[in-house]
Amino acid sequence: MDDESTDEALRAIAEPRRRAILRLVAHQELPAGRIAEHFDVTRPAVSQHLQVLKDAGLLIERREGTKRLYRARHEGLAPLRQFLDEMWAESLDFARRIAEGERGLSDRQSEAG
Amino acid sequence: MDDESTDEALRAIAEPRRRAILRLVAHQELPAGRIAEHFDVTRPAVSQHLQVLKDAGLLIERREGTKRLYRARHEGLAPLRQFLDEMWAESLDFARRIAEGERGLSDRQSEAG
DNA sequence: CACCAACGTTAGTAGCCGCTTTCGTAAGCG
DNA sequence: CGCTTACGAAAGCGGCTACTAACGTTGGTG
Repeated sequence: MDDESTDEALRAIAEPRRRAILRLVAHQELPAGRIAEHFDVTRPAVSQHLQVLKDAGLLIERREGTKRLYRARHEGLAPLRQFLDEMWAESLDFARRIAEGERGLSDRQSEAG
Repeated sequence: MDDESTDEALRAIAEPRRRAILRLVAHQELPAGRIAEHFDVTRPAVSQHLQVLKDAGLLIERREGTKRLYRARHEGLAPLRQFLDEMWAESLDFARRIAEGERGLSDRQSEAG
């Protein structure tokens, strides 16, 4: 449940600016320059954010001439919802295993490290 | 939808170690030292993580003698789920406003900054 | 070809963050 | 009172990260 893709997506949306970008292109395709106009940082900064979001699978890039259109990829957010859901379900089972065989932890202390 | 508490909780669970801690105390009350045993970092490091999680409203601390018991506060995760849900719903309305009156953006460019 | 527009990319920098070490504090025990 | 246990707090350090400035690249236009 805590695979690398979830971690990448989580770190991506942990940044306020990236969340704002994500909302901008949530249901509307926009070019990079247009996105950058909404913020008071330089365009390269926005480009880097777009790259991070793209690597996290939260964005889709489409090239049209010299322009590059960006659009949110909603499936990319699904793992995060799944993570939150499993936070309830699986952890219950994990807690039960601790309660039943807690002495087992002394044998392998660094299982979560 | 993007208030400070959501941002705080989001940054808290963006850290892998904090997620592991959160799962450990998801349904089981544990003392700080017991939590630290599961990781290969020092106890103060874990204490700092516990502080961050507590400030984010994701943890509850209960003192019992010299020990401090920690337990997950599930309501703290609710804003995150709400954030993800609104990522779909509200952004649709926002996109519609852009599509209908996009020229309005030139009047107030930095509305999202 | 030259020229410009729209981007991404690459140093380089300031600030944040997770960690360790050291010290301080509160509770229980004799 | 001293001693130990179980912690948090403060200071300092190394690595990451978001940013700017300069450069490179691709595509369109004449």
